[in-house]
Amino acid sequence: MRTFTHGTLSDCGLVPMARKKTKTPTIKDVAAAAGVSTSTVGRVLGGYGYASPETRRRVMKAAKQLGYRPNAIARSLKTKQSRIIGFFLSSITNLFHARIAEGLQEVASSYGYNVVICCTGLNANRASAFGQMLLESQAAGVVFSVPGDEAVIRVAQSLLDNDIPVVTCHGSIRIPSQDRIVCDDFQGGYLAAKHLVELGHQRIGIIGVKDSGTSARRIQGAASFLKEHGIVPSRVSIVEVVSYSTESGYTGVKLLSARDEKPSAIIAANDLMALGVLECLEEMELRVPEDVSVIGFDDSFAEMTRPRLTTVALPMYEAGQVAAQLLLERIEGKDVGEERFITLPERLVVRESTTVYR
Amino acid sequence: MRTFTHGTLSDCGLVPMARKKTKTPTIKDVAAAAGVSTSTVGRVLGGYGYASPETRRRVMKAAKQLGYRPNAIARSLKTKQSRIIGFFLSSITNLFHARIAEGLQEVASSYGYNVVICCTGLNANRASAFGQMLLESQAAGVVFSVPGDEAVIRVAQSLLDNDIPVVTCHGSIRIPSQDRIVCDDFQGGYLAAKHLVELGHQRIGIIGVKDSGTSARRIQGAASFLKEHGIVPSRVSIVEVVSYSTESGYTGVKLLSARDEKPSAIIAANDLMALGVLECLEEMELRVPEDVSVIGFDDSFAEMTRPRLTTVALPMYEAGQVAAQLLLERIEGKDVGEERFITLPERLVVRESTTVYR
DNA sequence: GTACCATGTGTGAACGTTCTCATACATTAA
DNA sequence: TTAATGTATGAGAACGTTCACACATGGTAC
Repeated sequence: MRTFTHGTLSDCGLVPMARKKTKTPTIKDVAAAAGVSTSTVGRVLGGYGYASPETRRRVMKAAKQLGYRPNAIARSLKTKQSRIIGFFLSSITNLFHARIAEGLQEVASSYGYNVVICCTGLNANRASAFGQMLLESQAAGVVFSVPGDEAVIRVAQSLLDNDIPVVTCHGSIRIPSQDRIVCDDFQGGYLAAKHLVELGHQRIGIIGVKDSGTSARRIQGAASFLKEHGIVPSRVSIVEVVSYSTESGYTGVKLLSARDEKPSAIIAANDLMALGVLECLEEMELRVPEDVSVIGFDDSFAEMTRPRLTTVALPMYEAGQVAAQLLLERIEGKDVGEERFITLPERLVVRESTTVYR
Repeated sequence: MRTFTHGTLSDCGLVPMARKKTKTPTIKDVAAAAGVSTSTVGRVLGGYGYASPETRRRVMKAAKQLGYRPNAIARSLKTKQSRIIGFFLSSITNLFHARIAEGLQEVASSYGYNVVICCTGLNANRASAFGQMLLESQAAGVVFSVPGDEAVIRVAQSLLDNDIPVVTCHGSIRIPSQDRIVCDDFQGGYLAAKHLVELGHQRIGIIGVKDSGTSARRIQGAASFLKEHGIVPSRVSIVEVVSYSTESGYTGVKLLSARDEKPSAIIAANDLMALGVLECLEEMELRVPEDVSVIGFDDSFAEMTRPRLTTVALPMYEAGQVAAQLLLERIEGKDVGEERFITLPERLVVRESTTVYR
């Protein structure tokens, strides 16, 4: 009687029925269906060791028929390595990091690896929590694209202690003896200066950022070109401001115009600052590019300004790809020798904010 | 003799030594160190079941001393669920998606889950490859923030078939009977119109995008406010363009100025179009905001335009957080009933491109 | 005294894979 | 003939966890 009642309830749909139609098939099910052992299935599907063509065919067929999907977790448990790559960044809404992430992800997933984003923000605790997580989930490798504060270095070290390879990509972080990818700031500065000189500019203003290695290298690159090409040093004004911000760009122009030589062209340390430069020049009733040419760095939103900014574009997408490549070589245990240091070329993008000197 | 020789070689460092200082400790090691069984350790560390204070103390101490870290992979194998959340998006360099990703990640990681980015681009194959991967790695749940093409729907369905909960967040995608999060486009349009009317504008131009649900709802919202507040319908011009682009914004203004009533304020369907509007107005020698007020949508780069754009900001970060919340409730098996449909409020951000009508 | 509960602990079977080792047969070389 | 080699397959142990179950012990209720 009771049994009957239950049956009725269930039939009425009042009692939830088991939803899973059929348990996910495992390698065992495939083996049974193909009439072979699990190790044979493993050999066929894993593509290693011997298997007769006939067996191979039977296994393939059985796997297909059952809709077999290998369980990555079980594999990871055995191989002691998941196919997860961690990506440390401060914020993914930062276009730079997003571009790196995209390049990284593209290459990683073409190799069957997943990218886990670890947005640390400004919180040091968060970095170590992510480190913990990556350690626990047996991450295959990690890419760092963050400022190199102490907490992060500690995280990287603990990953390395657990034989998880680590690569840094852009950002001020420096992890001893690990692969590192950067953009060629010096060359970028060089390109900017070259562009302006080729347009006939001789009085050049450069707005750098204090205590920034990147900014310093860009200035060096620009200065180097100017020196090589006989631009009178006294006509080159270099000022330094405190941050990579629109306000700093604005301030930079003010500082430059206090100098004796008024520049006919200005190199700002990044696009955000270039925006401030445009604003200040407009206030001073100087037209861009007719009166003053302006050039930025980054190519972050240079398409959005009016006039559109000529800028030096950073190969962030490529940087992400290369980071993935280097990391994967380490992960797959290729003998690639010592730490590698890759410098990627920057690229000048000419838009509307620069023109020939008249 | 032979033994001796080997010993010598090894001692000389000619034979590579085992690099890992000490094998990562497992629950067994902790059990041995604490003098209890593995299940007791499990109970203490897992925080379930009985354990005497004394035992608890001993286990904790042993775990700490050994630097024990649970193996997430092994746990996942047993529980049949990893702590991975997949996030489908077309491109992470899109600020919207990046904001969603950040919100999602923040909540997910506070619950101990990892977010894997799945950038599908425009490639349908890629979507199914990601689906495959998530299935294989026993993902806990998935968030979709992509156009809802057929391939993606198929992926979502296969995830659902495997009892992996799915949530959609923004984007045109619609998965039957699954939780969905959207922004309140209608209210956004309403807010934009309200702002302009409160500034005294009576002749209002609206540039919408053909075949866009979002645009249609924004227009409805604006129209609704205008109607409610007695704005003469004939003074409201609505034009439709083909895409959300700068060029379309430009075209939109041309279309509007062909109408009888020249608007004193323009609502563009997004910031990119608003940029085109600014450009066209400048060409027509109309000043913004003195002659014409302009308002955009998205708050994507509204800070970068000159004048800075007044815009309706979309709560993408919050959307990501809510997506995580809903998804986690499903993952953790909370009884939250049927599909849920969350509409998040938009917010007006007043900057420089709107002013009182004179 | 028996029955029952609450508390505390250990045993050992899974989870689904990989991969070493053992086994078997066929072929070839000496 | 024997031995070695190549091909083909299977048995089963491990990976590190969780958790059902069994087994204690001591207390309380009848």
